[in-house]
Amino acid sequence: MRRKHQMDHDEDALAIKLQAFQPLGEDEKARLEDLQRHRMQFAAGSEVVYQGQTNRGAYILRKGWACSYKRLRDGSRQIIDIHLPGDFLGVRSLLLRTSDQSFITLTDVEVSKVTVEAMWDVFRAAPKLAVSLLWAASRDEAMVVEHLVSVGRRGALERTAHFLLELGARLHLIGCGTGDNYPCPISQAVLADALGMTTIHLNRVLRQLREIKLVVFREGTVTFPDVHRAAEFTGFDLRYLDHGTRP
Amino acid sequence: MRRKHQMDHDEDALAIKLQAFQPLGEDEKARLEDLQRHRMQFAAGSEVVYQGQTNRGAYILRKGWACSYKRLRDGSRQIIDIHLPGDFLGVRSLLLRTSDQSFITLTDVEVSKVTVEAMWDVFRAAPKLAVSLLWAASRDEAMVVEHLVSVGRRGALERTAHFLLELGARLHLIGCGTGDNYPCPISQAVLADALGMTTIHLNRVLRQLREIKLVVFREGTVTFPDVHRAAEFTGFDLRYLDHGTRP
DNA sequence: CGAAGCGTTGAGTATAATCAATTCTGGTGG
DNA sequence: CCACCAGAATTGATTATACTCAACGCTTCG
Repeated sequence: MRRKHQMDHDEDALAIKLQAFQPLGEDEKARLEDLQRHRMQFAAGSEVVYQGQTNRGAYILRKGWACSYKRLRDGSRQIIDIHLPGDFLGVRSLLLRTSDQSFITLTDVEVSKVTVEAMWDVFRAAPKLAVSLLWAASRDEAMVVEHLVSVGRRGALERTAHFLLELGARLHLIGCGTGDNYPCPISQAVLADALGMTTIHLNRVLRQLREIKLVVFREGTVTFPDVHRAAEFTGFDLRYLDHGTRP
Repeated sequence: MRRKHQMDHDEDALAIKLQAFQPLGEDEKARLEDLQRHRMQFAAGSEVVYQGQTNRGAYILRKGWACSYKRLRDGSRQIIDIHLPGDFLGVRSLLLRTSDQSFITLTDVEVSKVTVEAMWDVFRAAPKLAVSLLWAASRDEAMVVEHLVSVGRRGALERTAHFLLELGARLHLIGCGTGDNYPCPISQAVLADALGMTTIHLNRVLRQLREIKLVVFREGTVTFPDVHRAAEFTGFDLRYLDHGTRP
């Protein structure tokens, strides 16, 4: 028997993630592999989908980091979510007429392009896999909701630490980083846009978090000197991430 | 030929909403009616689903208003969305193990309880209707995203007016209120929790909006003296609501 | 070397929260 | 009819939080 979090299909983060919901049979794994047949590469800083684009089509992020955001008239932007390997990009634009948000890569990435038709095929021929994909979509939505709660009701310190804890938990699920340390290749400007604050303010918040030894964000690495204290401090619950296999 | 926004199945808001996406045949309408067979009533202020509940099962809101929210440790809460007739409540809890949010009614309401099984039946037997439901779910998600953008990056005045414009547009779609005037049976406390501010601050913001004649929120009614100016002021786009029938 | 991007710091300002009251409103019961 | 109450809306004064503007240090890269 293979150990958990070890690779089944050569580091397929999506397969690992989906199996946190329910195990997949060989047939489903093959189908999942097939769904990701059409590979593409993008350099860091590429626009993958832009707000208002009418092309239908989604991507599965296989390697690297990306983010989704919306721009406002005054030029500012709000980052909706940071996307990690195994995440879908732009599923919603499969059904809405235009994409309601933009996607940009944060590192060099590898993605698979997925068409609407391929998705319907999965729904018809592999309903169990389809349910897993819907589960993943529900989980993503729950993350956006938690993000909204953070921005609306948590103070800057709490909010920042909470966000970094969530990232850590998500990475852990797909087998990257330990619980209390992970590589985080994003600039303070990106993090600030995700958290709804100024870069300058975020910088001060990060310094404070470092001073009180809750979180250290430095040189592309996030470290929690004491994860439990950090979780306690921010009220991090993680039930909304719905980890662990269903009974 | 029936006029748009007129009732087909005795004021079924969901049917009206779904037809903004694609027309439904008699068969699908009957199925939709059947899905809503199990009616229930709740008084204003009832908890319909609570955060952490493990019961699976969703509701379709038929009449009245409700809202979804999450509570934080310090007792404050963030309202995720206001729900209007034709909205689903708690679909996500069909797939996640526990509900990640709570639902409370804002007025007396009528709902229909929907089981997972009934949903799967629709997917199997009426895929076209299922697509419409997925569209509605995508649209709801797009609204949460826009909400996040508002709370993260818009100032209080802009944010408040934008939110009220969105509510107006949503109500208009299901045939309630004109574009520039609608009944809005919620307290300032609720609105403040939705917008991520204090009741006191919201009160001042509402006064300002009234003074500059952008929005009047008073005695349970919202009025826009000049909708276009309000839309211009807030940068209200409404493309994310994806109204209008698909080509 | 200069330019660009990122991170950092300081000083002053704006925005929103907190604390403390007061008014207005629609019920309720005498 | 009125006195009373609870909830909602409103106002003022003060404090905290986050933003703006301005500048500087440190790399990296051409």
